[in-house]
Amino acid sequence: MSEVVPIRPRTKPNLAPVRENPRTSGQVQSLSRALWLMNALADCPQGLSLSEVAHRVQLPTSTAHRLLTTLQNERYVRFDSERSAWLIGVQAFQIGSTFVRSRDMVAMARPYMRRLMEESGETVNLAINDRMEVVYLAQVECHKMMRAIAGPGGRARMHCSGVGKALLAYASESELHDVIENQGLTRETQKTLADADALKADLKMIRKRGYAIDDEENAIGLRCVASLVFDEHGEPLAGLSVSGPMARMTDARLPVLGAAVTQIAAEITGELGGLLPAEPTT
Amino acid sequence: MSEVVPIRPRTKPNLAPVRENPRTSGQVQSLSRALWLMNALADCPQGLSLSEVAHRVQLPTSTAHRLLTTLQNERYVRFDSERSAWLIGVQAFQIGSTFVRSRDMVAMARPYMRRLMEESGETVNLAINDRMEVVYLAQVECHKMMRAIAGPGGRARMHCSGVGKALLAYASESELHDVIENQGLTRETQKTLADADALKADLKMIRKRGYAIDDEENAIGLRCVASLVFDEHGEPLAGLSVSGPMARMTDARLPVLGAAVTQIAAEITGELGGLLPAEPTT
DNA sequence: AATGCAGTTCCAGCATGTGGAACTAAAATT
DNA sequence: AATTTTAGTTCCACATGCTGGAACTGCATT
Repeated sequence: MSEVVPIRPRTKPNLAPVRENPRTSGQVQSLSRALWLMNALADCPQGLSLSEVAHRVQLPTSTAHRLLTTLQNERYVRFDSERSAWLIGVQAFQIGSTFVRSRDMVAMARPYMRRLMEESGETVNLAINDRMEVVYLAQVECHKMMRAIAGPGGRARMHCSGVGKALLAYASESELHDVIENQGLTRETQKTLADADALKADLKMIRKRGYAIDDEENAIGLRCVASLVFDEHGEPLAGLSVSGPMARMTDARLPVLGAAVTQIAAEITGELGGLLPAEPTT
Repeated sequence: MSEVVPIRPRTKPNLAPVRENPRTSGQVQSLSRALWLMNALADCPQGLSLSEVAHRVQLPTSTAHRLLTTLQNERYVRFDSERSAWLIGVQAFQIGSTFVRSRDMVAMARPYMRRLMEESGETVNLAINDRMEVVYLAQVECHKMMRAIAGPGGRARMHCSGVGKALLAYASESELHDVIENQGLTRETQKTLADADALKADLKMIRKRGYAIDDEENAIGLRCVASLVFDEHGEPLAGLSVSGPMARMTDARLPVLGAAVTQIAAEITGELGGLLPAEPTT
């Protein structure tokens, strides 16, 4: 994505009078609260009762109720009267799916993803880097019974997913530092690269070979191969991955799949008017 | 999405001392306004400047700005500093994507099916495509004595049922081929389209008119009219049908029923956050 | 320099949202 | 059947938090 730096570079050059107002900087209380409610609901696809949500966001039920009905009016949340549970509504879905560029990218990428799925016979995912976390945008599932995880909207950590490591391999020094130091290299499985040096070595390897391999580092029995789609400045835009069970993702197949993902990712890059980055300097 | 013109549901600028709306039960102004803002942004995937959004929702820029920054805080919207445009943010996408997981098509469709049953007076069915076979998911029966077949869980062949043909009309070439060659066009009645060319011609007709007609092709004395519900990619998700005995399903009624099924199917599509496919090219 | 414009911040004033409490409905317990 | 408990909904006095005009900034145009 273009905004690697979360700070607004040019909009606020005028900080002459120091704004030492750290917290009350124009936040609309009721709105924030409503958003928390939605976040809470999103955590529970099966829905939550009024009191449950209210409790989760630490609001009196009366307030929560008022906010929920307002959200309901605009169909951002819905109420299942049979189970008397509050759920995310259509409108939220509609809004969310226009999540810009991504939408265009997803639309463009989908045919390629489908082709990759057919070639490999495995589930294909497209994901982006959001504040140093992996967010899955789209998925093309394979027909086989045993399939891989997380659908669109899901999140994963950078250091222990194929796409994540691929993205990380092209991240800046400071971003990598953030992941290692602030987020911490949590250990998901025994194979997770929880050691900074091991991770760095793997990233170097990824840059060299052009694709990342996740070998049960995120979940036992799951392997994944990932490569990147780049924007017009040669910056990583998204990661493309093929994932499947150990049984099918054999050692012998990995290079083949690696080449395939890299190939398709490059095609998507091309179609998007992107630019493959210069040869790795390291 | 629908409105190009920025209409606000109802506006009440600050200096309205008149409490002329008794039915304002618990609407949180700032929240509603924020949601309108999001709706406006969702209409423009390429983004809008502050003044543009503000104008669309008829709010002073200062207010719009305050709301937007609050939304930005929770990452429901984001600001592209290069183009200085406001866009839908990741969080909106994430939230929205849980809608897909939580939606229960059958539960959502049922009220619509009931309405369709009442309008038409005939039995209404909802069915999906499972490995190129029709599987009935739900049924709303009419009160009349003589009613149509198969309840939920039942199966039918693609080529000789209303829903099946509707689904087939939007299937891929290879899937159609599978049905014709591998499954074979069994003849259920004299009217069954057991000939590949006849079937293909009928499918073309279905795409053109928007709904399928099963005229005793599955069982003698039974007619059926079917249309489709689509998912967010414009892919067929399920088929909706109205079926009844020849005696009541007269030639004259078919177009009326056809329009009704299509209409209701479209409404279900909407409620599910689906997208009607582009105009048929064929 | 002067003017215009889009975006941002400030702040007084009061409309608006808040949340405790009262109320209702349903379920659990006696 | 009467009672208690729990969950959801409505009410409303109060002061908080929101509003929006105005002032300001930085940038573009004349």
